Amino acid sequence: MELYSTLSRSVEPFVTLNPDRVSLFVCGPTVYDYSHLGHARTYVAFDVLVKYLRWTGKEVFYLQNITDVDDKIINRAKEEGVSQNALSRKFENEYLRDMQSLGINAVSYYARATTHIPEIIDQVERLIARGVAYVSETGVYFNVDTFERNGELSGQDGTKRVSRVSDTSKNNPLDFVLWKIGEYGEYTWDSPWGRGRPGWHIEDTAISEKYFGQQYDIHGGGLDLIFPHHEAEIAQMESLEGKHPMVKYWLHTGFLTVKGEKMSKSLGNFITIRDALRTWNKDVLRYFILLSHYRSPLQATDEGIANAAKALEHIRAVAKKDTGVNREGRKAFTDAMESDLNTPMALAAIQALATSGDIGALKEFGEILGINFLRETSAPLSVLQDIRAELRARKQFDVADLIRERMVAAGINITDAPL
RNA sequence: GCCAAGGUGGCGGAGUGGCUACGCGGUUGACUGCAGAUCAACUACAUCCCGGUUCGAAUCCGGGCCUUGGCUCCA
Repeated sequence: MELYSTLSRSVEPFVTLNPDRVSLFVCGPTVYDYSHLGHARTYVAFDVLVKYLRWTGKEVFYLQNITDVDDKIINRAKEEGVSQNALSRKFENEYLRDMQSLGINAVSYYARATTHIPEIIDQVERLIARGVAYVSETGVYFNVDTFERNGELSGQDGTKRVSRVSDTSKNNPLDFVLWKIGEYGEYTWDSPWGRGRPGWHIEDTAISEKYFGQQYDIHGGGLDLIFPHHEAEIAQMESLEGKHPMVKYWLHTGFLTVKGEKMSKSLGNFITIRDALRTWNKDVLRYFILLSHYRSPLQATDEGIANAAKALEHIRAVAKKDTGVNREGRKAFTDAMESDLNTPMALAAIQALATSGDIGALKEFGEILGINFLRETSAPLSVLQDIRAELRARKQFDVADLIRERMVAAGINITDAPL
């Protein structure tokens, strides 16, 4: 398989540290609000990647963190007059529910920041001992000047960057916080530097180091996390013992946009996953998402999703009688997946597989993509179908049409073949 | 200002040198108890602009224009 890595800015053969095992870390959400389609896009992409890798026989440990200690959580909890714990547990559950309803179930383990405080403190201590972090009145900071590869991932030259954060307690405005000293309500812990709470970037490296060690295969997340978040992760992890690279394959998903703008909570132009699911089902949403490459920007429009829904319906309508294995079609599918997870091309192969009637492939590949390409036929449904076929054969069209009317009214799509 | 991604037919969206996917839409026909679906064929003046390399470029190189994003929290 070949994957594009942001680190090398090129497509590279995917070679794992262990031949049959893949370690993958994806940045999870900060749980202070409902998740939107932008999140869905990212997590569907990694869900498909992992399912595909597993299908090829790899054992994948897919780790995802949950950021449950953060300014936004503190503020939101205060606004709503609830505890930080209650708020973050609520939206964590809502997030997991949304993921489930989108068929995203490949994650091996979800790790919360707040349950890894000892690991975080330990890592900060080691960074201080290495001489790459320092303690000031307001907290512990990472000294970016000690890390020569700073800016490697984002391609930005640190010296030209203008920080918009003015903080006199930092040596260099680009230094980032590892531990914030202060009282932050219930989510405040004792530490060697005083009571406080962890910075954002350290939680990910503490968690990933615990489960994977200092080097692992893939790190994923949205394009918006490259700077500063992923840069900071690299600086922290690689400063521990100098192991490089922390991760060779950095996979970043493109933005979901609305009218040309990035969908985000701060812009207020977001559609929550649950709202989207009121109009469209998960198969349609996944099909829509996978219709464009994971790194490309994806424009969210009703027309676009409706288009995807029609295309999916077409596949289901065509895929009826099983005519056996379509070798070229199957190869086209795997070739596409091998090529940096080219799902648009893979879906083109699915079209061909449907037309040629390779039901087995549709079922198998449908599981990788998390999309049901076959019409559901439950037992009662097929009994009704049989009865209608019989009625039509006897030319009792009034009764047959009545059944059809009722079925359509109940939301069951039904079409007749010519007699 | 710096950095990044991107500009492909009516629309969505693939494609890193020649033969240009796939889908939606549109047209025509076939089939059809009706509705729908399906099948076949066609459609589509498409590759942001200007140079260059090449026998040949959407694809490589140079310049420009435009869009979006990052440089503050963000999937």
